[in-house]
Amino acid sequence: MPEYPEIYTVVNNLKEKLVGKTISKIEVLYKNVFYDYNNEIVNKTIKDIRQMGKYILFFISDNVLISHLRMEGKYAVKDKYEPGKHTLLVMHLSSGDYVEYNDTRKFGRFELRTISNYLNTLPLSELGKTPYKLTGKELYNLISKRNLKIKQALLNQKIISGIGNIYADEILFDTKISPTRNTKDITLTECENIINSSIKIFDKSIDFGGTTIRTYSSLGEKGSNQNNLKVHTRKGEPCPVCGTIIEKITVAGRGTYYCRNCQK
DNA sequence: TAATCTGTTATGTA
DNA sequence: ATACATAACAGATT
Repeated sequence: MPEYPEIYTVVNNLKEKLVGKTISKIEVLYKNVFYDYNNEIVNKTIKDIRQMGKYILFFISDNVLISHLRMEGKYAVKDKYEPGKHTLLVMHLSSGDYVEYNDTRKFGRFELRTISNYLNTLPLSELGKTPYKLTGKELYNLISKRNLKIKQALLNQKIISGIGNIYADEILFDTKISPTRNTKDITLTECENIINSSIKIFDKSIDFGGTTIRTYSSLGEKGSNQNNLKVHTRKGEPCPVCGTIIEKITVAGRGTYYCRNCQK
């Protein structure tokens, strides 16, 4: 599911429901989902929930519980205890409700850090800035001497965080850049355009509750930004700008949609 | 039915 | 430094 707009939506929803509540018990139903689990965060209060790139951070007492949804992770907050087939973890709250972490593909992960070390240990220590914080000039400096395809650079969370396969395609279409262009050939102006487009596209998606292509939902609420996508998932359809048929190719091992006429 | 695809990331090899 | 394959896994699609 999750790129920046989807995580933003999930964090907002979780915040409303969970901040101020106390965790009374944590059940790890699938061991690998939370490899370094210990009871440090039991009987502690959730002080805040924040986002860093595609990560969700629960601030619990002096600890930071880091959650990544990977492909299909989903949260549900329920007033009944009813874990399902794909429930990998359940947080029991002293208020009487239950936070389920559901993930059919079991790719999502939880990691526990402390307030004092979470920013200087993996996975957050190497995380790049989001488009909201990164300037075009900074992006240019990060990529212009490297030998990468531009799409690959946008998917690299160490360079810029929050962009995944859907939005990479949309941003490159909006900036008229071919996904296979080498980063050495991307100009400063194009970097500035990439940042501006990223913000514009993220903001719009957030307004629509995120993009639901397969299974994404935020606490059960699906988004509708898929209706705003210009090229991603639109193979065989006419380009909304020039009418050329949208093509699907593989770049960096990922399905990539683009208009060969508009994007150079 | 079987092969192939999927919104992510980490890891190992060349 | 980068490319490429693979692994983690389940279900939908072809």
